[in-house]
Amino acid sequence: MKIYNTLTKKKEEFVPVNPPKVRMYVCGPTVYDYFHIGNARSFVMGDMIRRYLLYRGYDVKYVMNLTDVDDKIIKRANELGEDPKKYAEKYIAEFFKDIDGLKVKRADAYPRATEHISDMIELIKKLEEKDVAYNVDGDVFYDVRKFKDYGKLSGKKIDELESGARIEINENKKNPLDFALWKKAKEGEPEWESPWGKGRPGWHIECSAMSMKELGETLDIHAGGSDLIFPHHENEIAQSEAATCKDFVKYWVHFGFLNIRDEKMSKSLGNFYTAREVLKKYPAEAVRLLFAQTHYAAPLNFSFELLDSAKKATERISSLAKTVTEKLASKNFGDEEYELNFEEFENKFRIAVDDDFNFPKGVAVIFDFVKAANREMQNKNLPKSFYENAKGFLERTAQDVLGIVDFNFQDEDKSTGGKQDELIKILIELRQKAKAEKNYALADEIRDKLSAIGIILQDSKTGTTYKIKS
RNA sequence: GGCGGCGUACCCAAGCGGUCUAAGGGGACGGUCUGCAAAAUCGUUAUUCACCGGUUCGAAUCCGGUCGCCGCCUCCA
Repeated sequence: MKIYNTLTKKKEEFVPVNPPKVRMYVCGPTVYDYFHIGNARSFVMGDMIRRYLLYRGYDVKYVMNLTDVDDKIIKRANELGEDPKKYAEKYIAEFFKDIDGLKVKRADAYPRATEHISDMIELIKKLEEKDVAYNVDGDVFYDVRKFKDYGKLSGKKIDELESGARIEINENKKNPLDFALWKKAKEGEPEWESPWGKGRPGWHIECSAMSMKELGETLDIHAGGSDLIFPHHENEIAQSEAATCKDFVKYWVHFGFLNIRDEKMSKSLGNFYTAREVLKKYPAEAVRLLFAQTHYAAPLNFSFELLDSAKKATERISSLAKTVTEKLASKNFGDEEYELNFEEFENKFRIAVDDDFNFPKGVAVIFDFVKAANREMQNKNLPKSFYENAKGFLERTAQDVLGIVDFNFQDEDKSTGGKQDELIKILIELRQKAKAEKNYALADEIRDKLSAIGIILQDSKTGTTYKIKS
């Protein structure tokens, strides 16, 4: 397996520190609002990578932080006259709703910043002891000049950054690039006791403290959006490696942006759709397929047209999944031979995705498979093993790894306790009679009227089936 | 100004020196199946990879230049 490592700017063979264990950390949300579809890309891609590692037999521990204390949260909460802690709490709940909506598997842990203040204080103390941090009247800063590798991830040089001079000048800092580890308490802000007086942690320190606490001093994979490379991840490296004298992360993985009309989608530009509003109109499978069809590191230009085509594509897979499932339930099998080589398809899928999580290529293998399976099933009475193998392949790849199909079909009819299904079957029966009497006008009327309310009838040699358009 | 990325058919997109007269998805058009549809299937839709040079027996893939687009350098997935 190969992974492109931002740190070395090369594709490298993936060798975890302690195989088969993989410790993976993905930067999570700052919970001050609903997340948008661009954020969703990172959460979904992190999820897919994790699922693929599981598929490949790794024992993955997957951790995502929740930033629940931060300038933006405090600002918003204060504007609304709410308690910042409660405000964050609310958006944590909303975060989980949207994550579930995207069919992202829950992480093994979601550490929260406010629950790890003491770990952060310990880490800052260590940095102070090592003389890479300095306290100015209750504000504690990291001294970037003391870390010789500063800039190794982003390829930036301290001198050039300084001359760039886009950084706000803070009188208390020795160097404009120094960043806050601990912020002195201000009126109307949450605060915690510390050796430097009351205050709250800086942003970067939480990821260092919590990831090391959950996963140990050296992580196998650390992922996040490309905009985090500098300064966030650069600073994480500085903090963690200065404290432990060990490599913080073996493989840095960064996701490309989701653009809209060729511009980065971001809250500050205001050009975003929330994941929630997208999920109202499109199933998670369509969103996930859209993401899976572009390499994770490349930019992806978002549009509803693309989602439409992704949705259509997922329907090809789910219709095969449905056919196979129904066939297995019917217990009606033949014994004709088939040529489809299931093992070969699975090998192709694995080889494709092993190469730096090339999901687009993996998706192509799945569609090749769909075509091949449909071709075999045409006018053939196939044995049970065919359907079992087809189901197995789709479950392992399209469902468990990519999440672009879901074999749980029975959800549509819960509210009516199956009565809707019976009703439709009665109509199909009546239409069948009309057809037998060559009363095509009536048969077509039944079909058209059902179609108008989103129930699509499909005739085939073995009878009529229906599907409900979402 | 510094650093990085990108430009492949109507749209999206894989491709990392030969198997590329270039995967896969969507769209369009035509055939099969069907009473008609739908679904499925078959076929067509880039001898060419922004442009110009170069390296090589051989380049979409490497190098140089030109044009265009984007990102990071400030909170941001």
